[in-house]
Amino acid sequence: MSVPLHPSFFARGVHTVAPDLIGATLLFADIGGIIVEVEAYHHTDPAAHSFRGRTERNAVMFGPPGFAYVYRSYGIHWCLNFVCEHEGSASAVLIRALAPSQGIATMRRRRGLADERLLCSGPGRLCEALAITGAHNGLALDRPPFRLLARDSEVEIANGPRIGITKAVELPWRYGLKGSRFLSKPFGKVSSEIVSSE
DNA sequence: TGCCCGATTAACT
DNA sequence: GTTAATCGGGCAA
Repeated sequence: MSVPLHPSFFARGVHTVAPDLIGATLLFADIGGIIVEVEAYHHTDPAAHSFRGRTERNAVMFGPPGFAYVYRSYGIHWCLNFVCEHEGSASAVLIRALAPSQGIATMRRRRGLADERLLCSGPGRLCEALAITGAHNGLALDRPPFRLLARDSEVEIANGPRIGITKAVELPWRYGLKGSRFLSKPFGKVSSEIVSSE
């Protein structure tokens, strides 16, 4: 148990990495939980920040895999991504929800919330709970304060359309732990399903 | 320089 | 279901 994700985990296609992250554990300074929802973004995808080329904000996406890309959303929230594939591919996986497991009391305090279900159920919410900000943009995922542990059991994965985008809305590139109550939104009946093992 | 709008959330009606 | 909050990025001029 508790096998760290090797950096090469991220040196693969974003649509392989995204479902493989479901069930893995994400900790930031020893606080976090099990990843239950992610979305894949590739630079050939009009909804991706990297679609129109490299800028100051998205520069980390154009770098090597295994690093954190953190950006500000709606001028208010922070969102965490894991950079995938190889140099220049500019693809990343957005981390959208966790099932809290470590440091729940601290996360409740940061979020000002009692309901465990809402602590990390959304990209902005989980960054607030884990205290991840733009200051952490570009940090390596295999070194503290990040800690990523591989899942140790078989999981059922659902997928469907991504949330909150206006371009390429039909692409089913949101992946999640089937039936989890910590999803930011449930998966519709139309979504497909994959069984993935360790 | 100005303007539009977003990979969101919480508080409303 | 609807909408305000809030501000930097990206593009047009």
